[in-house]
Amino acid sequence: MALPPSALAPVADYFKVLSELSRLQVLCSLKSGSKNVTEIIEETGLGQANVSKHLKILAQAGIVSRTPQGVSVYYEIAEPFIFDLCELVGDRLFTRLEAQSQQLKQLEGLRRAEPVGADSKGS
Amino acid sequence: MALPPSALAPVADYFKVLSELSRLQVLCSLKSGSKNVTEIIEETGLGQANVSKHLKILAQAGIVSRTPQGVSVYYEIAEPFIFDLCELVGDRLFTRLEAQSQQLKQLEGLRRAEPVGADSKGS
DNA sequence: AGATTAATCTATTATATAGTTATATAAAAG
DNA sequence: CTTTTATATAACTATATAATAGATTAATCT
Repeated sequence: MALPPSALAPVADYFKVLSELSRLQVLCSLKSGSKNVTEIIEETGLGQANVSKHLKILAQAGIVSRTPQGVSVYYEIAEPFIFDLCELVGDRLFTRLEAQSQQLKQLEGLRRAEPVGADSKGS
Repeated sequence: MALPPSALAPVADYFKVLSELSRLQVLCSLKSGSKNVTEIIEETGLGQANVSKHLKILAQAGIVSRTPQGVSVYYEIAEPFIFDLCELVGDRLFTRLEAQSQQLKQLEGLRRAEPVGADSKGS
């Protein structure tokens, strides 16, 4: 057996925090700097209670930090490294999309050249 | 406004694939090389139908590749980069755990110095 | 003190999906 | 063709959680 589930569970939980579109939106809105809840609501267009809940989850995961300031509460990215994570995934998705469109083009080219397919050479 | 949700959604979906403990177990069991479904079932202890379903999800995400071979079907990691992702998260979690235990030690030290905590908040 | 505004908490509902059982498909063997 | 073995799929249950609305708490000002 590779790794015990107990070692994997925290990793799965961390990915789960990042697996919600709304939370990624909140994180992106914080990328430019510290913001209070109202500002986050305006920028994301999400409901107020909803944003609050997501912020709680993000704070519990240690991804954002919470700073009450007078009547409002400011949140800030505590772990910029999550943007590296997102970028890695984004790059990978983009690469895959590109590869797929390449394949499509090749298929079109083949169809035009040889109406009835013979053996093809890749790359 | 930061990134449009449409650009973020695929990233969230990708994280979602990695946010299940069972799927991480399957991926870990494939880390040492190509395996068929029976071997994966044995190594993870998960149910057959369950494993099959998770493998389908992983294959659709392009994370594993599928190779039928006679009666059985072999699966293989198609994107080793996911292990980099997991490692990044793992390191980060470990670092945080360490920091927390440091804080605990400091708190203990403080308690020893000041047996009865001074009441900082009135009300 | 009361009024105003901001943020959080507490149900509530709706949806997604993990896990399970039973069945279906597919490939080799008899 | 029938049986055996290996995967896949379908139907179902149970659980988790996202989104929402309403009540609640907290901080500032007059």
